[in-house]
Amino acid sequence: MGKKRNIAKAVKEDEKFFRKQQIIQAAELVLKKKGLNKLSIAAVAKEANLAQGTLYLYFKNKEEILAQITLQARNLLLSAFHKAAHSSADPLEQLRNIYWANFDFYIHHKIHYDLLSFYENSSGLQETDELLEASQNITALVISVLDRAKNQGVIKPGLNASQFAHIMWGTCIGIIQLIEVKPALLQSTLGIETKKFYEAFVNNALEGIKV
Amino acid sequence: MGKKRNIAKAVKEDEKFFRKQQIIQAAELVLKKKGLNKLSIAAVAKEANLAQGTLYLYFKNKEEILAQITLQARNLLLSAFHKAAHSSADPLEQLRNIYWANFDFYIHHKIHYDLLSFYENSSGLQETDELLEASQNITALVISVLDRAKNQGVIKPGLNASQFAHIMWGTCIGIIQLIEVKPALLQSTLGIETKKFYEAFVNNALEGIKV
Amino acid sequence: MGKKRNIAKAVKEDEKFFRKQQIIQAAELVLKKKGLNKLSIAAVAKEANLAQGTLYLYFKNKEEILAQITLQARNLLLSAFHKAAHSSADPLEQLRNIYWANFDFYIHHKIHYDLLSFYENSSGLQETDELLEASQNITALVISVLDRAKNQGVIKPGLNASQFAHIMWGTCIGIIQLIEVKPALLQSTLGIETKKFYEAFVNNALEGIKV
Amino acid sequence: MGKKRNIAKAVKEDEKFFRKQQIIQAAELVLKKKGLNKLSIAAVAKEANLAQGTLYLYFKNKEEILAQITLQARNLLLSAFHKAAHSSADPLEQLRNIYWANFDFYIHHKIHYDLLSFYENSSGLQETDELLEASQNITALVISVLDRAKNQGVIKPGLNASQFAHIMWGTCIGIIQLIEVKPALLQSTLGIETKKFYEAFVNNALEGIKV
DNA sequence: TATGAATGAGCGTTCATTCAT
DNA sequence: CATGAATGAACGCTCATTCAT
Repeated sequence: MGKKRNIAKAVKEDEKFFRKQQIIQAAELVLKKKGLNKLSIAAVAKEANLAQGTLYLYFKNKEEILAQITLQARNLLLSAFHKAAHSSADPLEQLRNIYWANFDFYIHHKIHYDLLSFYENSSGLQETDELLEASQNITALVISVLDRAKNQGVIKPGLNASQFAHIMWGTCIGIIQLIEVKPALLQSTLGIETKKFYEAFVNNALEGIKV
Repeated sequence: MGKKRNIAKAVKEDEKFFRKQQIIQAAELVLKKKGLNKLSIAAVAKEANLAQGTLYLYFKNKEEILAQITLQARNLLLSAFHKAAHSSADPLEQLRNIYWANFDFYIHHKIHYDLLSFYENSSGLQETDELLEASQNITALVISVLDRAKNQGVIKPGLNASQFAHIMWGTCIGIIQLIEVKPALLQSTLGIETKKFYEAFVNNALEGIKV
Repeated sequence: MGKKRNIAKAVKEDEKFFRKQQIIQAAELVLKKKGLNKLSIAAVAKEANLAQGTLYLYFKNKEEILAQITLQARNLLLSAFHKAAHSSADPLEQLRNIYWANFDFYIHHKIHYDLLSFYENSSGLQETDELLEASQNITALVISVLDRAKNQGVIKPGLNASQFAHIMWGTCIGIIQLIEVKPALLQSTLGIETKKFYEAFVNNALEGIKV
Repeated sequence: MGKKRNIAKAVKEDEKFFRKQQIIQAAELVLKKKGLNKLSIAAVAKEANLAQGTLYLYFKNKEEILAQITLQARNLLLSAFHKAAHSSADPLEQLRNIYWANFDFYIHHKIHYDLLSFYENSSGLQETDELLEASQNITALVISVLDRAKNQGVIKPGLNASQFAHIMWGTCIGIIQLIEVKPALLQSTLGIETKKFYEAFVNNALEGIKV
């Protein structure tokens, strides 16, 4: 294989990557404007100034586009969690910060959070290797914080870190769904701000694992 | 109005109710076979051996069918919670039993749990008065158990019962979604049974509120 | 044929007539509430507290119900025209009064006027003998007034009364349609009240036939 | 942007326009075969040998198809009126010619006249800017002829031109409806040709405004 | 006579995907 | 590589009419 060819190939790869990003950004815009339910290939194509058929050169189908955005969402969340995990010396605070990073992510990236949520409550979606890896990275990060906490003796020594990391994830998704879908309920029956509600959730969770 | 007429009327009411149940059962069957996303009026009608138009004699629209099933699901869950709340003298045990009643309900009424979940994570669905009442009954039951626990001093005195009832609900939904949608993940990364995972979730939650 | 039988038959006829009127009144109510386009057999049956099938015992189909109401509308209009034709000694005034009776009928019996109009602009509707007769009665009345006017020498002697009666009818329907469907247009481009517009129409028509 | 692209774009535009016309022609054919009431998207698509969905690439919805045909009808009528208004030096003759252009248009473009009529007797139809403009052009043309006639002193000086233009329009529509829907009536009760009937209508109208 | 449940064809509209160019 | 026109099945829903009781 000649060098030229390699270079040409690399350029092509870049172009392909660039195009994919273009499409994804268009899809995100549509997501913002219309929401997940109303997202159509036609709308994405229009937003991207591309023909509908063109999208199928870069993505196998609609689901793959959503999967790609979800992948980026997971990676963004990982970054946020990473930052949260390094914002304090106290592992318990790190955990608390991760919980709040989750909340902030929901507040500031509603579209992406929608997709994270979507991938957690819809059966039949294909989780690609990439997607799985991103998930595992998040889990691994949380586990590492939990392990540190255990080592420092600030949380229960018997706690199964891996297991609890998943519990964290599942409960966070559930609580944010509640906040998102039934905001009026919380306001009217609890007379409480969303944030206070989430705070109670976090406090309760941490209470449950503290020594 | 003569007795006869009353009886006739009552019979008609019964028949109408029976028919509605028939349709609902057909819908549940479709739900089982195809899942919520693929549930169409055409499919339900076919399953019920009825013309599509006939369904509209008994339900205003598709959403009303789902609402009806969801209503029954919520009432069934209430029964289960009620039973759980009376199965022990210890309020803490009652709470634990409620958590497990939730799990059992998911295991034995997957379709119904799907709908409960659906109504918690989809915006834009109309919660009728009946549906709201069913929801409130469940919440009220949980709150009463929490209050009893507080009075007996077995959980933290400062805990906001109403708030925690909602946290319970949101986290339960989230955890069950995780179990439902990602069973392989839990098996492979945790090497653990679903039930053990749920148990950890429950223990953690209760740990968080115990005195 | 025995007397009894005749009486029984007559009673039945009466009952049948009464029922028909019941249904027609219900239909008129529905017409008022929902308009001609949204009038459905189901709605009429409900309004009449009858089963849908029952309506078909008294009317062959939906069109026959509308035809019946139209018949009554035409007869009502005939009454109004009759009154108008007798409200003055001057045949020209009588004519003018007929024009205005038409307008008043539109104002106060919008539903009925709708149907009159409907029967004038929809092809394929069956005009029964009764309907035709009612039409002819109206025309005959107008013709008689025109003839009187001709005899008194207040309108052009060469005018074909029968012909002009139909011209009156057609133009009245057309003008009222314009008023009904494009009220904003008249207001905005003419800056004029509906009534003034109709007045101009009448004046112009009468100018055209006066000696 | 290069010339080529412009040309390509123009070609595309042309093709799109051509396709739209194709669909419109199919719709007109259906109109001819089945009438306005029975015109369905399915029928138009079939007539055009296209899938139903394809129509929606060219028109937002069914109403837009009808609006488009109506627009063309109005513009055709405008042309006819224009020609009529220039076919004589005498403004009164011009007016008469316009009346007859209206009749000829009905005779030779029954389908289009149907739609013109439809838009005048159906509430709830959206009059787009284009449609309104076409309407206004017609009205303006008529007004200009009326003004000329007034200036030349051949019609009553007090006549409100704008108002009478609308009266002309409303009465023409009404008379043509009568001719269209009740041809037998006119034949049998008047024993007269349609054309003679219309002539009487025109004469009467003109008599009403002449000095 | 009266019922009213049931029909079934019909409606306008949407949309992911394909394919000839 | 890119197009975008075309598809066609699917969707939720309406309604005049029928018919067994």
